[in-house]
Amino acid sequence: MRTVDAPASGFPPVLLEHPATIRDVAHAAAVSVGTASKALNGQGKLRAETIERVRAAAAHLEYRPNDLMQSVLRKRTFTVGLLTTEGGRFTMPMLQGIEDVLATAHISVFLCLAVDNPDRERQHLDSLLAKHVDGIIVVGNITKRPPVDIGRSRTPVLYVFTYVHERNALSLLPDNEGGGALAAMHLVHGGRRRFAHITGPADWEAVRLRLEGMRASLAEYGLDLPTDHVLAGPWHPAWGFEAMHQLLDRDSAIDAVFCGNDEIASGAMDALRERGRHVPGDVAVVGFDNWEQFALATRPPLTSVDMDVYELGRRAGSRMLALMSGERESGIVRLPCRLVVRASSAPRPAGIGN
Amino acid sequence: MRTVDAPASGFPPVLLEHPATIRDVAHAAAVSVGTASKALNGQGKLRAETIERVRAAAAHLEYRPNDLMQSVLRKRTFTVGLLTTEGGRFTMPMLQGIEDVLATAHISVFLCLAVDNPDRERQHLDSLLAKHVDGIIVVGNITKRPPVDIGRSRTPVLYVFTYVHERNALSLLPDNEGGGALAAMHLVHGGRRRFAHITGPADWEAVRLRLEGMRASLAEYGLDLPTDHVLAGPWHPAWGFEAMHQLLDRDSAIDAVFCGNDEIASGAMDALRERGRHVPGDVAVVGFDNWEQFALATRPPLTSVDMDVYELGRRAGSRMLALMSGERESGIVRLPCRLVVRASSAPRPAGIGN
DNA sequence: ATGAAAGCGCTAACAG
DNA sequence: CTGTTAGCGCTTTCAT
Repeated sequence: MRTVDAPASGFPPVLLEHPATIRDVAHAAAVSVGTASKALNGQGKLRAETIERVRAAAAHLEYRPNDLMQSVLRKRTFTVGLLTTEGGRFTMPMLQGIEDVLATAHISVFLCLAVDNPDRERQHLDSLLAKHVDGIIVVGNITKRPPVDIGRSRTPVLYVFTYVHERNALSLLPDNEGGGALAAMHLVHGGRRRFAHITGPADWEAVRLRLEGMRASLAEYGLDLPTDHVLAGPWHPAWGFEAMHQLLDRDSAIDAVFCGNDEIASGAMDALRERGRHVPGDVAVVGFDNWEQFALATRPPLTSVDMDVYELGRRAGSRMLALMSGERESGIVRLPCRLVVRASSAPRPAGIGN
Repeated sequence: MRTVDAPASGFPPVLLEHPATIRDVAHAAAVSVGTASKALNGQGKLRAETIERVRAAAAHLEYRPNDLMQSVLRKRTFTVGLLTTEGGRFTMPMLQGIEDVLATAHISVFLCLAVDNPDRERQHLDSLLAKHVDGIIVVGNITKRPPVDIGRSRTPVLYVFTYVHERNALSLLPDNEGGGALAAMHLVHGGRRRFAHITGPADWEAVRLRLEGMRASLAEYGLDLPTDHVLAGPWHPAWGFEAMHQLLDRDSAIDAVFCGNDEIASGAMDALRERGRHVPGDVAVVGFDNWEQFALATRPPLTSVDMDVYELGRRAGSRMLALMSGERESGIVRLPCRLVVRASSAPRPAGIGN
């Protein structure tokens, strides 16, 4: 038993200028290209000895079948385009989830970045179609203008973190409303009664949904979220800081703050400290995004809602595989968030408070 | 003058099941495929009327030349593989820089993520070679094992954020040593004299280089960095916090701290506050990475060394284009860091201090 | 069991 | 000016 690519394989030590083709292999093995093809793909009936010879030749020449040709023949490229208008913190874990699933299925991914650049988006789209990708995943942000349309191409499209108004389009999104509800429920269970919400720009859909979820959840417990306890502003610690001060001016008895993201929560906690309010003794704080670098850097560590972006990416990958194999789903799918509980929202000690 | 794809174009409203091929176009325009090809590519001499007719047919059928075939013919795919073992915060801006340059040159990018997964790395590499990419960019981290080798393929490879020990390999890296020097120089110019350095794991090359740069720079001013003023630990705020306390215990007169990254700096500043040391009045702090969310969240905002990762990405893209067009550079290229000055390192008031 | 030949979509060389 | 032909690398009948 010898290694196929050992010097003893009997082939001349030819190093081709260009990558070996199946013809080179066939020639080296002294068979026809048709036979070589069969030997390499295990098709048809060949003598074991022949197969071995071809395989050896291929190994010796470092032959790699040209995917491009195989794609042309099979009318499938086993590639998908990943078109994103986002370059933020969620993009990377998202990509990892998608890529993970697709790579496992031996699907390659074209990375198409088009942050704030519609022309580039159009260009990428054209390129993807010209490359005959088997599918396109559009990762976006709802507040921005809808992604350019794909025309009447048959290529399946999956929208993630965004959606288009069009029947038979399939979108994958985090369940922001559920996330808001999760936070509220947790705070209520922790014995909190006077709520406030500091969040991001009012025109973000996520902002609206998280608030709605919070409200709905509180309502179920017969609790109210006064309008003047909801403050919208930029996604920034400074805003959380300022807003928290405003809230305490309005109502010093607030005992629970749900923040639209972790940066805001971080700023809010700074303000609480400045005002001598203890977290979580006096006020419980819950953030959103579970951005670990932030959530773990606050003192105490921040309880936060996690959209599980990596998992969202994995689901996106799976759905894409389904679409590629002909399945035709549509609609908006929302994936649940989960709550990561840390010290900032520890239950108020029993018997204290109103 | 009419729009080519208007109903008046005179072509039957046939919607093909499969993407139109050049044959469909030729047929619709009643010419041979050869003629159609010429008309579409502006080759040879054709009657203007013929060209127009073919163009119209192509537009009507939404014809898109199949890049795969063009690639086969031209022996160039106009694609590059982007193989990365990193999924951290630097990856995204890096990708954006690379993609930006390559997309402008109409080169498509295969995204290959292989974080902590050598098997996946191998798989991706095989796939890239099978897809006949025109080049491969390997983005990595020096502390980890070297990327798997590319074999004796002719495909040019560019290493970014990592390098291999092999002549005629080309690597692009940030100038960590220069960055350390930059920080030290700035602190000296701000009137500081007693230095400390809190940094990351000692086995990181970046850690070693930043320290060396700092030392060398201080030496130029006749200043010393005592060994017990250098503390290595994890890249984490908690470490910065702990280390800063240790340092103050050893030497309460320290007036400048250079931190290996911004997270450590953030923790260090917390400790300084706890110890009643004012920043920058008593102690100046400089971080590394210029991670805005962190650097702007500290109070006062943090001065930090910026590796300009996006620009590094752009350079990588350009170098790759050069490699693809046959240029054969090699060696290790270091790109300069720049200092982003904020309040945490404001010069010590004149006349105060030793 | 193997080889010859056709065809995938496209370009380029060569005839007319 | 336009059509025909060959060929890129590979798979797949169809002969032999």
